[in-house]
Amino acid sequence: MKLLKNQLNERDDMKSWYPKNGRVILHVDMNSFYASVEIADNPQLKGKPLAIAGNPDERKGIVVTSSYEARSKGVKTTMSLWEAKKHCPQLIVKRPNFDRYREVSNQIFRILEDYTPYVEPVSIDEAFLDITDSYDLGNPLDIANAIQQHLANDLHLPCSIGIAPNKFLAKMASDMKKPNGITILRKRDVSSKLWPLPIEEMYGIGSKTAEKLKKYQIETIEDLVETDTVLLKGLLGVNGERLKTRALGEDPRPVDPESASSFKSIGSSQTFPVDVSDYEQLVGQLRVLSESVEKRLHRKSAVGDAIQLTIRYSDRKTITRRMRLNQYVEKAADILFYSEQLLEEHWNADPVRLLGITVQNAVKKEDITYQIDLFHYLDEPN
DNA sequence: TCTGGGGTCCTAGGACCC
DNA sequence: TCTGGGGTCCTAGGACCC
Repeated sequence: MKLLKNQLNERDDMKSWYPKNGRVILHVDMNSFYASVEIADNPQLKGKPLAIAGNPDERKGIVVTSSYEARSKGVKTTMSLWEAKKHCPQLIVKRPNFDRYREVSNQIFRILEDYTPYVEPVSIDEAFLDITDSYDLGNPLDIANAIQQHLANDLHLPCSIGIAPNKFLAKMASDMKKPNGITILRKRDVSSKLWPLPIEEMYGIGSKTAEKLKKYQIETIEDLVETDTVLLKGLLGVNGERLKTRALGEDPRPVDPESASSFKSIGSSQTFPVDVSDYEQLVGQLRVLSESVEKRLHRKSAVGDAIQLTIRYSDRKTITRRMRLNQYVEKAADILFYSEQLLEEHWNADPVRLLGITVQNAVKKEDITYQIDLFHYLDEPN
């Protein structure tokens, strides 16, 4: 009852900011997405502690995501599997099924597009929506509720939604109530709802930046707001300035539905079960990786004209070496050829823990033919 | 019993040109 | 003799996010 009353109050309040010149942005964030998909597909898992781990080997595997039942026992993302099982011995572990997650993800985005054409997928389980012009569907809270119901009814998946005048605030808002929350974060609520949060909870601040800031007694987002911009710029570069602007509640970035189709690199990497020092074995792995990259390039009908090789040694020291090509590549044989050159040239013969290949400067094939056409066009005599 | 795999963006330094 | 400063492009590494 109290919840309902709060919602009604927020709803009345909405009128005061909804129609003004500003935008209305939603951030939709699926709750423990991979685990939720597994549970939706296999309801017997419901209510049980479930973890998704890329490698079922307890020593090497880490938790990619886990159900809320597992989290309540202390299981956390990136925790190694053996540690997770120490916290939660009944933990059920499943390997991820990315093809399935991608399929469900596409269904989610299609549902979201019922509410506005301005849907920007951020990751497999997250999207920004600009619903400024969707007022005929109701007020923003109605729309958020409808989306949440829609995803729950059709796909049996929970999500949290943030409602705010820009992307940054919407993102912070969706994080405030999990699972199944809807949070409104208005500009005028920033000082009471956002500023008290510890600095490391701010989007864009990771452990390294938090550490740097704490040396200057900057512990909360409010502390950040009160810090001199010049000092922040000296400490963090342009990012310092941008973080402060966002902490003040400003973020001009538009919701860009096209951003999903633009990409810059496609890569594949894998950690060995045991460190490898044998050159032939490393090349064998490059072959596997090349084929994986070819497949994914093909899926996006893309090509690229630079190859990057990543080598992680057994002490976790990681080097990257790239090679710019004077032609576009897409075939596994070509990718293998160039990455083997890089390996031969740069591997220091120490045991290797991980190899990775990334094709960079990726472009869609159709965009290239355009360039060639243009080239011929310029060649054409008048 | 340590710490995956997929990305993006930014920065520092070197090479090169004028 | 021994030298400026700006601009661009490229590479490698680091930080961050999910």
